[in-house]
Amino acid sequence: MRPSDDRAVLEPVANEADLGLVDGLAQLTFAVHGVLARIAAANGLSVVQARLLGILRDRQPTINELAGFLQLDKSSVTGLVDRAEGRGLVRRARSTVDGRSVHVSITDSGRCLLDQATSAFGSEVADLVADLTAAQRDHLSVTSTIIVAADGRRRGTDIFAIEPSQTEP
Amino acid sequence: MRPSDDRAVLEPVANEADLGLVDGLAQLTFAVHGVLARIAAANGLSVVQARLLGILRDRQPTINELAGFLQLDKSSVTGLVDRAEGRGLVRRARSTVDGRSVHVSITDSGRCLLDQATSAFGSEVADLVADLTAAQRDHLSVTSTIIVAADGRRRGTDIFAIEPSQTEP
DNA sequence: TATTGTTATACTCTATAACTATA
DNA sequence: TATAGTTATAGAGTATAACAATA
Repeated sequence: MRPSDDRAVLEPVANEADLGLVDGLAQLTFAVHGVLARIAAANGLSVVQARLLGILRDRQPTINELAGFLQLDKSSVTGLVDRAEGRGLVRRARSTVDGRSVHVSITDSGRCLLDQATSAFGSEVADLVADLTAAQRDHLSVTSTIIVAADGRRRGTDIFAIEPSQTEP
Repeated sequence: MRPSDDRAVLEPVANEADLGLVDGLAQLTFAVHGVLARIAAANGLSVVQARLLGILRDRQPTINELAGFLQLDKSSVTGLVDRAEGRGLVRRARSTVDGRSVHVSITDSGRCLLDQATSAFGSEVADLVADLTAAQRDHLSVTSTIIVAADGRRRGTDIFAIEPSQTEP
């Protein structure tokens, strides 16, 4: 086994004792992302499409707001929404207060797909954390929340500061 | 605030108390993935290219083995390695024991880029977990390791069962 | 003038299927 | 025959730059 300071970010290592925070978070991210990708694919979606539907679950944001949520260029969001709309998963509606803006909302068909994917993801996560104790799971839930909140605050796209009703005037 | 059982996977919510394990892990994954994407982009890489370099840090796996690590089709890995090789970040070498196989290794240039990205990621993670207590960070490190190990075991691509020397005969 | 969204373009990433070369 | 890797093809995802419509 290599000493712990010989560990490398972004790569699997041969030390089961502890990956360390940096490698652990990177590997954890790849693992969960892989789960998301498999479930999305099983429902004919990409991870980003699934994430789009999740955001639209109880919001009707504009293209610009979606770009903020997803951290993508607005032109990328246009294409994303184009493809989802072409499959009947979302729809566009011109804003009544600003003729330049478009509000995107989820269709019944899209919501059905989202519910299926959501349910499957819940099951997979349960498997993923099966080796953790209940206390460890609670800890993970709390720390994840803290990190996500801090990250949103730092990026200026604080998800906790945005009520669904704010994006649907 | 909505009750906790009204939370939705894959989407931001307006409840700072606790996202729950499922949403928390999903959001955490998006946050860390976003950090990885930004750092990779700052170094002219995609997340997958950065991950490829990370895997090659102390291994010379075959295309097939890379496909297993990255959970991609081998044809996708061919293209991935093509582009990285075209940029001088990795190189191919025919296996001496099996004329069909190719071993991929990182170049000095690729390692330099990897080191920069690795360092930047470490800093960003430090910022990301700045709001956690030292104990919470330790907990997160341990639980991440457990989850990653279990996931690898379950997928049959247990990273802890693979010593670097095994992929370089 | 500034902002919102789209279009045009180009590249990366990915999978499927068919292929070549080796075992 | 089976396996390792590549190629051809097609589509999704992404960003930059230029554009139209609206504010």
